[in-house]
Amino acid sequence: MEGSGSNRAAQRGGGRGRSRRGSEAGAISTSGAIEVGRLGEFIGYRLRRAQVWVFENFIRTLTPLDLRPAQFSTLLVIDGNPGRTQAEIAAAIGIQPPNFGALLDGLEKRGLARRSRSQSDRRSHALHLTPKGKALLDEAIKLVSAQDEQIGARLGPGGRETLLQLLEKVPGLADEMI
Amino acid sequence: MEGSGSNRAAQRGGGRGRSRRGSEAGAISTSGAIEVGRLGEFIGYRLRRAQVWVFENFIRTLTPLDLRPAQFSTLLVIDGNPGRTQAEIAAAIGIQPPNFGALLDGLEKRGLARRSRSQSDRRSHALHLTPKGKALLDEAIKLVSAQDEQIGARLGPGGRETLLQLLEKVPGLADEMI
DNA sequence: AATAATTGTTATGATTTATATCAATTATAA
DNA sequence: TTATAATTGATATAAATCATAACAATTATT
Repeated sequence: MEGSGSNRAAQRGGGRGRSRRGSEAGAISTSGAIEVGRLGEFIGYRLRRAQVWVFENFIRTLTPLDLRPAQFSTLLVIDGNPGRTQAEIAAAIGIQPPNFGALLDGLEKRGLARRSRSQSDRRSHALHLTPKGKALLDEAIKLVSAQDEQIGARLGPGGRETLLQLLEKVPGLADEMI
Repeated sequence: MEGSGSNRAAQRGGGRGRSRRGSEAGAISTSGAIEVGRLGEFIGYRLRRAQVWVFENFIRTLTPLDLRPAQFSTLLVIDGNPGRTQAEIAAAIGIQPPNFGALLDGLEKRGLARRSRSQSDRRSHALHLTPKGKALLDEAIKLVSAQDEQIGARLGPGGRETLLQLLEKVPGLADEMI
């Protein structure tokens, strides 16, 4: 998530009072809490607020391992699909090939993943995790799982399953994670 | 939502078959669908996928009116809080003051909103919508509401309410709607 | 053999988000 | 009052994310 939302923005205004609605010419909303109004009634708004919060949480969770979300996804998908090519892995997680190349450079320099030229098609690079990469991924999965459970606990009994079921009904291509 | 996800990524690979799991040295996932594996079990992953899709939909919905999501939010929040200052509105929707200035420049040039120096504090700019801005906002609300209802319809009976209730349990500062 | 398509790279652009600095103004302290 | 600090909004600029175009190497197709 980067690039969305924030945790700063320490409400500059402040103060009590009640604000008025409407947009009649010259109307004034005196000091008090800002009314986001109908915004809060849209699924998109609530969805975004929740997602931004979770993603920021996710970033903080992975920071100790020096992993960005896209790097985590890459390690996880390579681990589950060893030997697949760059283009395949990149498409699965929704990253453009040019950007994916740079991402892989970083993982390779850290000794977490490696590219090997396929002998059947010498244009493509087969991807694998190194033992070090697998170990780091396992560590990351522990942290992310713990965070995920904490969020699930907030949702009450059955809340997590209900949420996942509802989210599945909202379309979302399988290839647009990060 | 800008800046996340995509609708491109036309699966380059393709083909049938079944892939293997695991990361044993030298293991190979032969042609077939990529396994995102555990990724799909995380709330954050599903939440992000759904949110990215909804946000892209949102952007397309507002394109005919030449409005970006942040512009829509700004118009809506100004309308609900006429006369509030830039800093207050910016904080409410989670935009940095420097970036919010440029956004307002655009709205002012199009005659949708206006800044007026407050006489009580001549540093600050009170914000209002113009009649034209209010009219455009009403038009935008119609489009966005229709889109929101379509999404709600996918969730089945009571699904929309259940989803909103669950999302409220996930923290998300009130001031981070792009 | 000639042409077209694919893979991964390089270079580069657009967008979004964030930080640092500043002038104008207001608030606070001595 | 005067001196100092804080606030508002603007400007310039950086950083991160996401995307497109063009290219060499390789493979597929005609």
